[in-house]
Amino acid sequence: MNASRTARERVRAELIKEITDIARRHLATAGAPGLSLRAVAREMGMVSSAIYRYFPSRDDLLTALIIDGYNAIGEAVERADAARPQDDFTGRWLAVCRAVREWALAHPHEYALLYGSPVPGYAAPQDTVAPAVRDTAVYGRIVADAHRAGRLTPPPICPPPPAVLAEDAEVVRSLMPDVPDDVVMRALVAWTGLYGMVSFELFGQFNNTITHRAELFDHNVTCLGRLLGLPE
Amino acid sequence: MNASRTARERVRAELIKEITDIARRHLATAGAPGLSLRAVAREMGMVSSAIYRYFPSRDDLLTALIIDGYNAIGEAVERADAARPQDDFTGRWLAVCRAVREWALAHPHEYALLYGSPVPGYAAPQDTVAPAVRDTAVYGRIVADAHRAGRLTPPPICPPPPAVLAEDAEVVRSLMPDVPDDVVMRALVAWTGLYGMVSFELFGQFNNTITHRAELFDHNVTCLGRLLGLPE
DNA sequence: CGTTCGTCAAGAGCGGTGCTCTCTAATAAC
DNA sequence: GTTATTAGAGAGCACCGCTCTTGACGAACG
Repeated sequence: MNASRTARERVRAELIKEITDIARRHLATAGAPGLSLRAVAREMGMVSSAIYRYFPSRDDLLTALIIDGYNAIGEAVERADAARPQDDFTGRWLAVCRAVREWALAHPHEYALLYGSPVPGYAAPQDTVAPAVRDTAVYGRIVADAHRAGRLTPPPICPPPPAVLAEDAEVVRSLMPDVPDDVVMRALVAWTGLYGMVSFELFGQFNNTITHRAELFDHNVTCLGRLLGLPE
Repeated sequence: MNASRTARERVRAELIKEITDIARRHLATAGAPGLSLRAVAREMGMVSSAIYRYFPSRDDLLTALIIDGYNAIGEAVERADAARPQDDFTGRWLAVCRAVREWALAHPHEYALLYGSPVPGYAAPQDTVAPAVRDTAVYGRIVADAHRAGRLTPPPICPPPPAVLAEDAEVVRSLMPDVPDDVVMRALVAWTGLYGMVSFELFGQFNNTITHRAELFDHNVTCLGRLLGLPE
């Protein structure tokens, strides 16, 4: 039977979940560099070497946390988007931007793990790329929906993108079908600007300078939305 | 005499410089987490404990590297700005943006130390704040110069900033005198957008997506310059 | 000139890390 | 019931930041 076989696999799956939960808690307090397999093992009442039955290396544990993190922020963004009427494109954009910022403020070390400096020896395996674009796909849908509805009126202030960028635009267009190259490029400006702002706030570049950070954030992503051509 | 006294201090200063040089080289290859006092000492032919005569802790060595890094990127930006005619505001903006990107690509780990995830236990001491704004001050001068020359025509697409942001604008205005609040806010959008783009490229968010990164960068910072109101 | 005092390198050592290896005990498969 | 697989335990390796003590050197002072 596979019922007995799954008996052992079930406890194994439970242990893996317990390990990642403890690791995530340690990550939240000590940050990624302070995450220690030995400390996790200690808290589980295990000896350190036993952990390696479940995660062959510290990097594998980090990978699990990274995938969970991308899914968590992706889900937060999806929820924020779904809570708005589909044709309120400006409201959806503002809502998903706020969702990113609020998730990042609530999970600063996890955000740093996803969008901060990469761990030098660490190479993200292929399993991380699918969850990594969950949030980005939401922006793409907003832009594509607005464009399809004819509500996207990008102000004529940007030069036309150079021809060589057409290939890159083609790749990005898989997330926002039928959107012209110029708008794809503007979407990239808005996308990088959004995360640039969150990272600056979280990584300390606003210290001693910006005090009303929520208001600045709202205002700036609104500007970026206008640059993108969102109405209102 | 203080000539003999400085004799000892001179060898001390030389050793400090040699330590930071080796440390910077290690940083460039292994990254900040891989920087080890013992490895630096080993390369100097010292025993590890001797290093602590010059840097009381690893964090102090990191602080020295951070200050050097801010000065290096600040100097690169200043040089790029000075190489352009003072009234070529758009050219100056593009030049300093490129200088930031090129410095970051040439010194990825140092850039990560300055603008990436903060080291969890580490609190930047006050000596780092003055060098940290060297590059930002250059952007401020460009915006202020363009505004004073009457060459700044921000497109009317952004809403007026909320009143509460006036205090923050006042602080930022020390870097760009006489510039109105609305333009200060646009400058913040451009500033965060610039570093957001560099960070995304360096930290791997463009992997499997963007191939023509220099062209995308130029195009995007040009868009940000237009949003700011730069001419052409 | 000789002594004293501050500075420096060296060594040993503490507690911590990731990771590997071997050994034993429990458990599933046949 | 025997065999094969798996989980945990323990010891150990090489590394880390950091501390403390010891001995040597050199500069300043009486």
